[in-house]
Amino acid sequence: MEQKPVVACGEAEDSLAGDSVVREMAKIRASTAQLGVLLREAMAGNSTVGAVFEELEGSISRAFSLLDRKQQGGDGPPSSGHQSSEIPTKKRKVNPAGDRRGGCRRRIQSSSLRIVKSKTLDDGQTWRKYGQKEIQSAKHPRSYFRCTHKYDQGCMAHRQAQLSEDDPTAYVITYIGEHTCRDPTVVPPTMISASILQDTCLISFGAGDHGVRQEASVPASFASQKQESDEDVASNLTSASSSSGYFLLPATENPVVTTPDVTSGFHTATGLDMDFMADTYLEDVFGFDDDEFFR
DNA sequence: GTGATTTGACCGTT
DNA sequence: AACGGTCAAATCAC
Repeated sequence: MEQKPVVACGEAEDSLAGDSVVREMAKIRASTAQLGVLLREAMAGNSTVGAVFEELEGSISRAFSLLDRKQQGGDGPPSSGHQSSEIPTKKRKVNPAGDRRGGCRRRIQSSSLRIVKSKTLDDGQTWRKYGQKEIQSAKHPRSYFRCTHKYDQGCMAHRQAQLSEDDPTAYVITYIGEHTCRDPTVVPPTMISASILQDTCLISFGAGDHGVRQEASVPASFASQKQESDEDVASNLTSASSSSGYFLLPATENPVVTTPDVTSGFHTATGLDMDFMADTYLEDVFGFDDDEFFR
């Protein structure tokens, strides 16, 4: 991607106060996550510790979401502007005046972002493909997906899938936004989080600039969870990574997850070739340099 | 018949 | 003007 993504659908103007709150919360989130990792290591086998921290991290994530919405100056979902008027019918005629197709890309950066490298596009969640595009700087076209429940449940989760440049047998999948849809087959995230701590897969939190390297347990069943759960777990992983990191997930479907944590502003060092994206998004979303931020 | 996918066009941003 | 993201008519699959 050569172009820098833009920030928000309309206004990037954010109050200084709000910015400060975001930064402080990022610190809180980072410290909490680090503490969580350490505690989990120290108290391996104690699922209560993990469950409590999942709750804590979940609350922090929700607080970020609320703050994010507030900073966008809206009460509703980030993209409610040009999507809410849409009628969930298939055939729509070209709207001569109000149509803003393709116009607003900012919603994407205003929500959470995860990059996953996977051998398959099947992640257990139901996606609907709505476009495919040849990307200038990429060998392979990029496919665009939205959650099937976008209209019936207002789920704003999106993803982009593209064959990896260095490994054409694998997809680089970018998950954008959180699933807000409810799928009855999905195990409640808290149930997962409590149980996953018992399991054995390795997450490696890259050192980044902080010289911190940590490991934590992640469930072997992680990749088989429905996407909604995946989102949740991953966001927790995101929290846990705090400083930066990449995740070595079970070698089933999602071998590598990279998480440019746009909400906390942590740069993600990664095994993928997507570092630049993390930097880009950080700059665009928060307008500050993460190196300076963590000095 | 219904829902998903394909694909060219459109639109906002850079 | 180039680019990436989205729309929506046409088409496909079940």
